Amino acid sequence: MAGAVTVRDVARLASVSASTVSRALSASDLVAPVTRQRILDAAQQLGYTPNNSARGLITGRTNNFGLVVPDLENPYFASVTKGVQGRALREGYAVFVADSDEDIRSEIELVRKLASQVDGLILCSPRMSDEELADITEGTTTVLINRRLPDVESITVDDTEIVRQALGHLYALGHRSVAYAGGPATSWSDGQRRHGIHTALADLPGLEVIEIGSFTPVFGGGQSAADLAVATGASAVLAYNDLMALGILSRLQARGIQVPRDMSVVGIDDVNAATLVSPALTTVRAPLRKVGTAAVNALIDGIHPENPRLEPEALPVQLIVRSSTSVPRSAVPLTSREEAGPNERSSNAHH
Amino acid sequence: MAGAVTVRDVARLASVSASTVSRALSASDLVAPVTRQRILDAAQQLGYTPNNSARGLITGRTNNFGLVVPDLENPYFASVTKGVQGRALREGYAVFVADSDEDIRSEIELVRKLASQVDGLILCSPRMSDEELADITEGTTTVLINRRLPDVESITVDDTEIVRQALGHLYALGHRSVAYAGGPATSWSDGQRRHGIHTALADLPGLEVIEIGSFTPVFGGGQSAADLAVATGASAVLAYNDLMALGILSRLQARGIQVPRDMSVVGIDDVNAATLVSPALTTVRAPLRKVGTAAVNALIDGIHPENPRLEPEALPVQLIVRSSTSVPRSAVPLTSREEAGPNERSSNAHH
DNA sequence: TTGTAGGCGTTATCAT
DNA sequence: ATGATAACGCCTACAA
Repeated sequence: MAGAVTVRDVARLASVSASTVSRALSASDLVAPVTRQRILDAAQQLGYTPNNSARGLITGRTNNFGLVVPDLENPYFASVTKGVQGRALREGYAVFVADSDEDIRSEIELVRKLASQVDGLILCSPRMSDEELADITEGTTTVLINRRLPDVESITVDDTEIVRQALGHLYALGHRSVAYAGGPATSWSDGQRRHGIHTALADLPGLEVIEIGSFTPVFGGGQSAADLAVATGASAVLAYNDLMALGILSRLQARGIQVPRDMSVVGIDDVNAATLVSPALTTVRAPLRKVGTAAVNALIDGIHPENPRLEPEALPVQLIVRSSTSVPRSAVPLTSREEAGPNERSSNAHH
Repeated sequence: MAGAVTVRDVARLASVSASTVSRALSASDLVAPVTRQRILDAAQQLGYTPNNSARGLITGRTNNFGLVVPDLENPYFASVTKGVQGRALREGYAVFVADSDEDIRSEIELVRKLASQVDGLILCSPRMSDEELADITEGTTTVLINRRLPDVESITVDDTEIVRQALGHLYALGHRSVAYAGGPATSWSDGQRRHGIHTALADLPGLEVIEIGSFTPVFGGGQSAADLAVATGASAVLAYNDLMALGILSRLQARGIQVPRDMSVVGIDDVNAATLVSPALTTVRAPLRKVGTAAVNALIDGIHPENPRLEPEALPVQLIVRSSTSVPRSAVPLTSREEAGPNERSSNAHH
């Protein structure tokens, strides 16, 4: 224990009472400047560190936050964690990080374990049911990421917009049949995106989106999805996230199906790895770290409700076009004006 | 606060005293089985959760560990964190995770902040100096990862063996001039690897290794290193880690230098992304998660020193050959016997 | 086997 | 502006 030294030791050295020491270290303006300085010097000299347990016992606050994520090795969650981490620290909070391994039971267990020793909890992409979630957040200041629930603060990205931009891009290129490789059935975001697909379809006449199932949101899940996507005859695939998209790219390559010539692929998130592959992955960028910092902000607002609670607002996203998407071979017929142009590719299409 | 319910509430409901409740929940064999069950039922019914602050105040233990890493977005540290996380949880410890952003000052600050509220600290690849490290670990149970310091527990991978295997592989392929793109100057592992290079050279006659500098251990650092590596005229590059190796691959590709035909590339760690690129990255695999679990084990042994402290031992590594390495174009001359063989490639060498 | 009493280090209340 | 005192919830002697 570094802190065998207590307020009483500091008090003795500074020739004041323990209460004055306590005040000097927190409500600094309630103590005379000279006294205060004397106390600070004494504390410094003795290497005094407040005992968090004792402080927490009486104040009821811990100055700690908890964060639960499905998988730290998923770069999406790593970035969110980094965002949470940085912001919380700057505000004087330390952060417990817990990894549920995409497992609902351990997710619940982790929340229970952490809830009792934090001032606030951030649940990132929780997989548990609404009932379990409502039950478990009862009595704990909580912020959800990628999930909405009545009466609970939440930070989300604009899933509808994600889908709209991704499908709009493919549509503009001429794709009319797109496979959607979904994420975990228990993912709220996935539900939002499937919903967004139907919204988007209204603006994209002639477009067909084929949902090919729910997959583990990692590389291996994408590999599984690839063959199904091919089987649908679609000219493009939209994946639930970049990791799956990378898995799809890999599997297509293994099968000798060229991207983007034979099949276009679009991911979601824009994790770092998206630019490592070739062709580089077209994706819809989500503000990963910002999601984390926003969650901490919301948590702090929830603990010190100075301002009226804001309506939850989805963070903006942005399409990043790279080389994994192109005009499909089975492109929609060009208009006669375009066919008349000098473009060689167009002429080649006649052969 | 979920825990407005205290031992006294449970005691009242179970018609016993507070101390008996306390005993029933910890030293379970000091209380009559029937009483114990009654207490457990009461606790369950009231939803009792022990107050960690109160418990910590009297026991002096927190049941929390702290982990400090340089960068959570680096998949290497993400994996280590996952390992620490999982093992600690299984042992009943929650884990504070802190990200220093590769910055020494914030690293020191984080350690100070966490030290007072944990039973043990794991410092992963700390960048601070030996003096700072010795100073800061004073009085706190600490385990180092990828760093050795007298009198402090540590978990390391076998850096000498990493280098030996990597260089041995390239040597066997026929490379005689290899560039080494180093990591941060403050990285202990990097020092070990540079040292390992000289050890390895003794067994590899005719091999030349050119150290081209220290780089940020991420993708961008690799991109910078690539041009220098090319300028040396070496036929292969060994990078400090996979992220840098991926950056090198990317930059070489951008310059039209083909891998592995014109240049072989070897990474270290075997992070997931190593298989995403093409050509896939040859690398030396380190047992990432295991490093984390081993650190937790060491920490627990340090707290409950039942067994004599073991000598620190480096964890084993393994070369993973993929397609980013091959025989160099400037291969060493074949022996006459080999030249006489029917191998077409050999004959081509005559042109 | 169980109850009683005291104190862990800090902050809040009340008094001065 | 400062000091005395009590209390936070729990654990651990010690007593019964």
